[in-house]
Amino acid sequence: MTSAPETRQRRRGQALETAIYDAVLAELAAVGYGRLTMEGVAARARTAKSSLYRRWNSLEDLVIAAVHHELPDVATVAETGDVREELLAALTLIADTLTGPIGPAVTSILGGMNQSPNLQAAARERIVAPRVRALQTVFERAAARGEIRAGAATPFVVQTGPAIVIHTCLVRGLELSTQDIEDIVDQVILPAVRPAS
Amino acid sequence: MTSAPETRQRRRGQALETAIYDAVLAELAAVGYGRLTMEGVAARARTAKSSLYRRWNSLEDLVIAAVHHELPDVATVAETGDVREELLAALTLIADTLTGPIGPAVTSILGGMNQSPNLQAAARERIVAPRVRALQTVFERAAARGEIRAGAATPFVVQTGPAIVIHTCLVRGLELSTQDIEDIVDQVILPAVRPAS
Amino acid sequence: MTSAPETRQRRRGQALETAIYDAVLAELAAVGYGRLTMEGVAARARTAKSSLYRRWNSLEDLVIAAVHHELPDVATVAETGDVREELLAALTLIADTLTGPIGPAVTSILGGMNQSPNLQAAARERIVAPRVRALQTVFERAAARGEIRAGAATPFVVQTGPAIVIHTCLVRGLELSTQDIEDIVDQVILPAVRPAS
Amino acid sequence: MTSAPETRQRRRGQALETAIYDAVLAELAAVGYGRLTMEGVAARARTAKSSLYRRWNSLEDLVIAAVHHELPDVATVAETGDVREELLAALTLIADTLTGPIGPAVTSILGGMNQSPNLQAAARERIVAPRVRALQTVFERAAARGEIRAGAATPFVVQTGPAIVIHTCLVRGLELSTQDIEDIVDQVILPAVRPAS
DNA sequence: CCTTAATCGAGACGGTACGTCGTGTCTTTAT
DNA sequence: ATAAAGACACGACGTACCGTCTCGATTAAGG
Repeated sequence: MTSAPETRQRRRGQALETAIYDAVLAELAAVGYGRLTMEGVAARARTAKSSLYRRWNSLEDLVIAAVHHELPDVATVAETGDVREELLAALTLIADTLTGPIGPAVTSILGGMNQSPNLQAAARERIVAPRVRALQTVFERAAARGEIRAGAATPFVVQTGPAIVIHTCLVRGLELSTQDIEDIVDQVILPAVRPAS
Repeated sequence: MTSAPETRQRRRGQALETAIYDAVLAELAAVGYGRLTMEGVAARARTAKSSLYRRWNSLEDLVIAAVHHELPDVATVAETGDVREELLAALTLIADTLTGPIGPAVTSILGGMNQSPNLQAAARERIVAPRVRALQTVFERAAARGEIRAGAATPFVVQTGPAIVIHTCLVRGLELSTQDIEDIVDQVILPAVRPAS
Repeated sequence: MTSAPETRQRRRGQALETAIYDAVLAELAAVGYGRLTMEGVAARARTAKSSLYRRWNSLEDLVIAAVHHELPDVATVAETGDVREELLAALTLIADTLTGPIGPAVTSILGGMNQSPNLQAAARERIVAPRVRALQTVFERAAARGEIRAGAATPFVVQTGPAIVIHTCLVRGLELSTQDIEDIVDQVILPAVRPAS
Repeated sequence: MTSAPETRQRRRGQALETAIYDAVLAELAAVGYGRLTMEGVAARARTAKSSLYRRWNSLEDLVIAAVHHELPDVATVAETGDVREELLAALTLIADTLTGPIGPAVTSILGGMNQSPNLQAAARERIVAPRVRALQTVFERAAARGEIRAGAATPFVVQTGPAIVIHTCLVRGLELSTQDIEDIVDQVILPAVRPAS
């Protein structure tokens, strides 16, 4: 007699971890960050809560890890010699992170940042910083090429792009089109760094 | 000596509501938004949970109402004839909202906005919009006076100030000094609207 | 255009009381004693809770009053000269009280008797006692006629009929047919009082 | 002196269950069935409500289980060869259940039986039936010995004893003395089954 | 190859908070 | 004066998750 193959292979280590990350993103898509629970993730991953707590101290840690696992490892912008082109590329990189498949997860994390210093630090370092660094690089290369005023790329100027993109998505709740990104670059960023004529 | 006032007057309507708002802010200061609970608010306000749920559908609604109750009713900027001065005033208005006594509550709300459309709509309308309108007015008056280029105050330009302020507080976790606000105005906003010389 | 006559005549005194009694019985039939609430009665009677509490101290009091209001005022058994006939009549009187339209209310009260001395006393005096007295009278008249042994109608013998009827309905959860009542009389009660042959 | 045992051993399974049963009876004795609550039981047992609901669906179920746990496992009457003696023993068994230490709990259950079919079925099967069976056995053995008329022990005759005992305790609110039980046997039950002389 | 140690899955446990319902009291408005 | 309406403070309900824990069952690795 052939009984049903009830005994699914028991996963461990890396395989289990990946399955959990998938479960986190699926659960995020299904119920949203607001209703995300350890219990739900464990159930969807068909694992035990203890296997989650053994690896991560909190739901936040788990979500950060899952998002980081899914994000493109490196976020760089190729040098084209045209500052406007490169700025568009860098901002698109940031916008895509917020509107792509794991966008909801990312915005959830950004929104939750003020609630816990740990989350804030982790998210800043592992999600925000790499992308801002790409932008920073764009400015530095443009300054080196003499395309923008030396010293124009102050911290606030560098943060302006990310700030507007995030603000538009998070606070205003709008989608960002290609045209929007061009507007941001043309109306706000470039005027701030354009060399005196 | 008078006997102990065992029979505290039962509060109703406006008086009760104010007491609840106070309790919300006290609780926020005590445990933070992350650990804020209806139960805790009710206990601190010495009222019943049902009296909370009768008025507000959720903790979020309650917090919004409490914050709105505490915020200055109108947020306007006096016309001085100098666009830079007025911009500084408008941005300071926004920054003060985030760093003042109920700053943590406000940032909590902003952070939670992406989690619920209701919260987003309410917060946008009751907290963000009035302050952005003040800024909008500054631009319009400056345009009328010819201080800035006509048509320069596009939506993205108007949102730039708020975006940077919020981004700095929320995502970067920094305080904003007076100097910082001046930098934002001088380095980012004014260049975007300054009339061609 | 005249608006709908929203303002139903406001009831007072006797009229209101009767309406409340009706509501109690309707509610009992609808949700059972276990889920009977002051709130529900008030809503069904379209009156205010205070109008209930002004008249009765508790739900139990209200139910007792409602049941008593609905029960036949006097419960007597006509003398026929035949003790068996009269016993059948007296037991049928009791059984009908438990199985008639307000049967559920009565059994609820009997079941709840042990929970409050007040309820017990009230129910005993206003519901049980009159019916047992009718039975008692039957025995006394039969003894006077010599149909049963003098002194045979001890307290336990008198209570036997009511006890079995109530026990059958309440504990065993069975309906009582005419045949059942005959069996009780023939198999248990009459043997206990029959004169020695 | 050993340090305070802050970390009370976490109880599980059987040990926890027994502690809960104790808490139920203690709570019953303290506040009565009418004011018995899951919350109170959990607090007294120093456990969580979820541990109660995991095992029992309702307060009623819990009380039944607690009572059943406390009751003598088997309720049998030894054969003595004398039907009167055995009847007294069987009825005493029933009376003791109602007047013993957990008497209030038992009467509460009997009183609540009509309120829920589940409770009724459970109580009938787990509390009433075993004791009535003991009585049934007494009749059967007496019939086999020829002490009583064959066929005299009809269902109603068997139920007469329990009915009177329960009725006396529950409805009339009286205690039952040894003499009372003798009276019930001598005045009601024996006359119904005594062989024609 | 077989033991041994790790770790997985399952779920019980003591908690906290949830959002709802009913209580009995009290106040207000309108007959 | 009292009916109707409903707010209020309170307590309990039954549920959902939390983070901890115990307990076999499974699996990889070492002797």
